[in-house]
Amino acid sequence: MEVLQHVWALGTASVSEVHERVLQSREVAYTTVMTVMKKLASKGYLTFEKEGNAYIYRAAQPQETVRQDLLQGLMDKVFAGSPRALIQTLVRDESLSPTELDDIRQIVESIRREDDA
Amino acid sequence: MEVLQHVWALGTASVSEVHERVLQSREVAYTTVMTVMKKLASKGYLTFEKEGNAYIYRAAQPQETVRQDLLQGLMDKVFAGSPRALIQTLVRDESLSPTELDDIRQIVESIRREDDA
DNA sequence: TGTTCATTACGACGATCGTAGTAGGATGGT
DNA sequence: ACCATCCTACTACGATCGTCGTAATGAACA
Repeated sequence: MEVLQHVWALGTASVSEVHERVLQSREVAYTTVMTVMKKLASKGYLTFEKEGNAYIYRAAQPQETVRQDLLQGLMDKVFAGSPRALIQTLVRDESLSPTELDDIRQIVESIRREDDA
Repeated sequence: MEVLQHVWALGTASVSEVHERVLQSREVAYTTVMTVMKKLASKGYLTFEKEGNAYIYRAAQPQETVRQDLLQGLMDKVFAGSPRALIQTLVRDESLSPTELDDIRQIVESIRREDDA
């Protein structure tokens, strides 16, 4: 996921570009990033093509799709498939700031409006 | 998680009770369940004590705590720690039924009311 | 007493994860 | 022509996961 996030942010990415970005937050070897990217590609999360002697990677799936899949997976396994249960846990979490709570309200409000329309 | 869910539901559980429940949805060997429960115990998710020749297991952590931890983990890794982004993906998911959307609205509404109070 | 049934103890195996090293090819400057 | 640098290819290693088998122990019943 860490690597995927960077690729999404970059649009098109070489190993070194991703490596550089990862280094901002933690120490990791260049070859580690390379291995991860290769594995992601073999699983269909990234595609790549040769440019010069290096490879250029691109996300194979839109961020939103992957996010939905992973969220769905967690919801199924941990919240018995119930979005309601998930939300309840989310909003009950004390680490949420008032601002974040407000954000959530606004998003839900906006659906209501869309539905009304 | 599958095993944990059953233990939470049962309150107190033997391996065979959990095994029985798992069998409702899929085929799995008795020893597999046993191994999983032992591993869960060694990680602090379950506790156990001997009763007769068998063991009785109990959840070591409340369901809500574990759910919060896992949700937090997904939020951090997949949604850049943003509850807002998570909710947006959740509500944008077309597989949500109108009923589920309504549920979500109601939960959020209820926080609003608590806040007002 | 002996057999059967439930349960545990222990080990195992292939897959995947996160991490990385080493070797070797290509590139570019001097 | 040569060396440093960048990049890939390949391999590896310990940990964990999900799965299970076999052997041993214990209880209970005929």
